[in-house]
Amino acid sequence: MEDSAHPKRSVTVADVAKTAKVSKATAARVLGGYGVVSDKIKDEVMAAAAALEYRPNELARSMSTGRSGIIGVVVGDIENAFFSLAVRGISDAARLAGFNVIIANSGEQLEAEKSAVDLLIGKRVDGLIVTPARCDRLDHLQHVRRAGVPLVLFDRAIPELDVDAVTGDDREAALSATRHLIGRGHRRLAYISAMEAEEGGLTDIARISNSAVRERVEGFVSALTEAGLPNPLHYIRLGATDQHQTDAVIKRLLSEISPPTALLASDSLVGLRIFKSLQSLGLSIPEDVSMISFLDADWTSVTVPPITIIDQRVYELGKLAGERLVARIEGNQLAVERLRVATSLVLRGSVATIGR
Amino acid sequence: MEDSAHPKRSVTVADVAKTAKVSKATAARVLGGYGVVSDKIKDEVMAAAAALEYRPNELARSMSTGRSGIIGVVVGDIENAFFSLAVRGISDAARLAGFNVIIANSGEQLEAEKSAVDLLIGKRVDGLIVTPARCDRLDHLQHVRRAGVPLVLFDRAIPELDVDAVTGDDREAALSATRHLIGRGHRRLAYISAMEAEEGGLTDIARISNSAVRERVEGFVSALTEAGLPNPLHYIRLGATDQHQTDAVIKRLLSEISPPTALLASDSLVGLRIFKSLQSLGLSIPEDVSMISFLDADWTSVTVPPITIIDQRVYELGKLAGERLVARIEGNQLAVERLRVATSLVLRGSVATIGR
DNA sequence: ATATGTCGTGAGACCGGTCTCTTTATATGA
DNA sequence: TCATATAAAGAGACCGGTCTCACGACATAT
Repeated sequence: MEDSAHPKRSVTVADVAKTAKVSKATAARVLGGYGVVSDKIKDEVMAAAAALEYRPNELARSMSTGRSGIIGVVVGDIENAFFSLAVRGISDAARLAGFNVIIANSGEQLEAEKSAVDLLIGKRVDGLIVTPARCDRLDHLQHVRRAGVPLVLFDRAIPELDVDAVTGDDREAALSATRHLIGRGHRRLAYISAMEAEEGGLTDIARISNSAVRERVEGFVSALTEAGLPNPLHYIRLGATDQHQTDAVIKRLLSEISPPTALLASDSLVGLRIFKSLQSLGLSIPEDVSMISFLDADWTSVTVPPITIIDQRVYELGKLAGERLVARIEGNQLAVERLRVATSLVLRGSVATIGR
Repeated sequence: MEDSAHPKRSVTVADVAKTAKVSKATAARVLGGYGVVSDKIKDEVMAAAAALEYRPNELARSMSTGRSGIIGVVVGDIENAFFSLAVRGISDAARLAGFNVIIANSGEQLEAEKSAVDLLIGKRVDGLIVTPARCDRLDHLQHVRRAGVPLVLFDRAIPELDVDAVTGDDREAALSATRHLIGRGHRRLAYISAMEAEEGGLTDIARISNSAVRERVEGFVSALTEAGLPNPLHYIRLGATDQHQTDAVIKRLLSEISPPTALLASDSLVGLRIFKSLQSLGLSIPEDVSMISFLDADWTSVTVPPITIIDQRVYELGKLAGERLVARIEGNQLAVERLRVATSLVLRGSVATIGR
């Protein structure tokens, strides 16, 4: 009957102390596991705590210690396999070090990211891992630093910000994937991303505000340039934000006078959309078009043909970010670094060799 | 230079009050947005706060208000698409109501679940959404109720626990999927789950500790029974926990004297493993074996053939759970309910019609 | 002119822990 | 035997907010 879940004042150290007939300080020592207490008293306090079903109020604990035991993570979208895998890696690293993880979604929107960061700072997280939506806006992140909260950037770097970053080796990854395509005889290659498009096509690579995408594009362009192929920017397309947009992008691309023979997808979501687009256009891979996607997503290994992908080792990426942040929180004096996790090209069946 | 991120006492209301030359109480009123303050003073305080870059300490706020603005979620594994989609739904509902979400992984282990729950209670979350690993162990969940923290079960129900649950209509889903298979002429059907196997095969359905799986199995068995098929439990296999185990399960299953002609996968991870198993055995779907999987996972729509699936509307499921919990937190007097979200069978190409 | 009410502000208790400092009891050494 | 060191327990400040209550000033009612 007395089960009704109303206000319900919770059991505090003071309550335990009273039942155990000791001072609040002593009970706190036992329950908090610090200081010195005789075994006899310790037992009595523990018994009282068990009887009352005492649970420490971590909030109060954090208040006085100044440490919350929480790591804040701001990601683009947990629904995206890239992030959910990364979060798993981060959580594992965090848990191992005794931290918990609180996750916030930015939806890749700067404003949402800002408020998420503010909120987490307000919750007094011990450290923050952020996937910055844009690498050219850093005031809110600078504020994190000024607040004295350790910060690690994830997946994207901001050189102007003097802070650790854990990313894949995106430039190298795109470079080697593109070289692979060129090596197979492809001469007209397209790069497709879900980034929001600026009107009038891509004119300046340096203006891409997401460093991961920028570096991938740089790698892509480098490979084309070193192979002496003309107009490297011509087939770079942004705006593949959903299936409909992607269908449009692909259709436009393939109806050019000399259409690309191979597509490089900036992430697995874009890759999946491209795959579906091609499928719905009745085109077969790799006979009609070759493709390579970033991320070893579930779907890439069960299609016909299975998709050649760039394995980003996302779990390791997340774990590394988590470990790095923990080290910072624990005050290890480390030089600010950009940690790059090597990627690898996994050859499967989605790239054709073009005859000579 | 003064950027070094050391202890760094943060700016408090008292600091702002001093700069604005008002009392702490007044500054708090302005910054906390409560009580009455004249516009003049309000402006002065805001100016001081801006100058000092004041950020409220949510911890302290939670301490005195008793509300943390956080919803705790304990899931089996965020890496699993089912959960990451659900978490997205929960977060969206939570954010809409001004709550944040803190996620903990249980890895479907009871002990990990217990400590996650304890920890979140300790952090004084305003409410809890839990995917119970086992439906026959409820002491820790009962403790949640006794602590006065609103609780909503997700994906699985525990009738003995007087608490809301949001689940799919698993029985009905399995029933209709199985009926579909039977209608297509299948007579020997297997059900495959990743649940840990008890030795000696499945003897008693009621002993399945995960209610979602149990209800699915019940639906499966009901369909077989109503069709007058013998030995409904014969082809139910547990233990498809990883690719290797699944390969073994499938191989054993298909080397029976009269092997099943159709497989029902308990979730999309199992489904994917089954698909890969069949692929590696050189069997084709649906000619050699038919299959249906739970969850509209990415991979199911791009295989050849695409997989017939049971759409669980996971996002809605999560959203509903989030909304329900918020309603409870806000004190709405609601009858304890089990909310079932209807599923639907999405026919694609993985089920063959068996000749008569 | 006095009583009553409202508004804006200040003082300080409180939330539930941690932690420093002080006091008391017991052991050790000269 | 008395001084001193040491262990164990208690008292109370503190963290940074919220919030109740008291107080003074001014407006309105009587």
